[in-house]
Amino acid sequence: MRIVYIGSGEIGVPALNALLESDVYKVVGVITQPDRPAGRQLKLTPSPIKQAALAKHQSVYQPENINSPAALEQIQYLKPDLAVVCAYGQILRQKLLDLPPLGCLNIHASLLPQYRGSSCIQAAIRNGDSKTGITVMWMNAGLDTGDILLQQELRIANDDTAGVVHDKLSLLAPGALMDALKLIAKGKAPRLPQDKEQASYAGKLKKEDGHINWDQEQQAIDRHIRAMSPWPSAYAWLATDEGKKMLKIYDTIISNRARGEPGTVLRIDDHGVLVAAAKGGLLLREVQLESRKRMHAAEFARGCHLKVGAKLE
RNA sequence: CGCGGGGUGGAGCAGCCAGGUAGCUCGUCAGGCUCAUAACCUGAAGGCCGCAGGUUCAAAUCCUGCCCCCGCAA
Repeated sequence: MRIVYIGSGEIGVPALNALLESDVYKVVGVITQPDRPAGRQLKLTPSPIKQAALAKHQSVYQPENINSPAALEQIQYLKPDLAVVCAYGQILRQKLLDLPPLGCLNIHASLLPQYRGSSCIQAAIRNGDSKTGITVMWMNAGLDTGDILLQQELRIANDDTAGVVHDKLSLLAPGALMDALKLIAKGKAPRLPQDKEQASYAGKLKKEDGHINWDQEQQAIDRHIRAMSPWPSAYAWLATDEGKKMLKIYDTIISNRARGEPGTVLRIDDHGVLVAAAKGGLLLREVQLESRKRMHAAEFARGCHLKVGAKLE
């Protein structure tokens, strides 16, 4: 079976590697987003998928617009039987979807129809779900609306961050994909329509989405912090002599006994910095002030002479 | 040339603008207090102030170059 892999995000790397190492399936092409300026000097940076492909001497195509006639022609030339899409970053139009005879599969990091869209992992954690998973679906022109081929579940632990779940799902994906491909080869692949009533959407996250609203219960803030880690990362504003600075918060422990004005520092000791929430509070463990290193909250408090009563907002 | 912050005893920071005995909060070690302690008191050790040049009688501090770290932005 000739397969063209279309993706950019790191989450698809293990799945791509599995395809590249397979004897049964032949990867005839890898399509990924063009190198983008990133990093401190805005250097052009290849996507994780491009790096993985090149490491295995697989050639890569990076069309600016995958639906352009030129790109379509390029893909047609590869004569794929099937396309596998995962975290690519562009919408595939019908013309392209119709190109491979067997169709286009999408690997999505949620149990559809819950959390269509790009921040599906974060949404599951923010909502306190006890499980999420990988969905392999038949693509259609909508955004993650295609018929479901198969799903594999993953338990979410109480202290899992989005980063941790991302990595686990990424490792779950190759197995799910291989199972799906086997079913297709046997002609036994199901097409289960998604229940529209149950559908929800988790849009692209922005930096501001990381801002912490202290006016929530401690559990909600904790989930928010874990959902935003490692990106865009949860943060609060802290007043300093040089103005307001961004304080990123990476790790906390829930405190049920804490009581005080939401956002107020209640206690500082070796364990960390205790901050009040609308109900209960959170013991900050690992934080990072802008321009500073990530460090233990107690060390941070020492260095900037943080006082009890200080406000985070 | 995308914008900006930073590298000071083991940790986190101040000092730099207006050059001239190395400071703060902790940690470590020793002693004291105590039934006892992670608490309190006293004392001690520990730093070529990122690296290399330059200016100067004198550089953590001013100038130049380099290395490393971080935030924004993507």
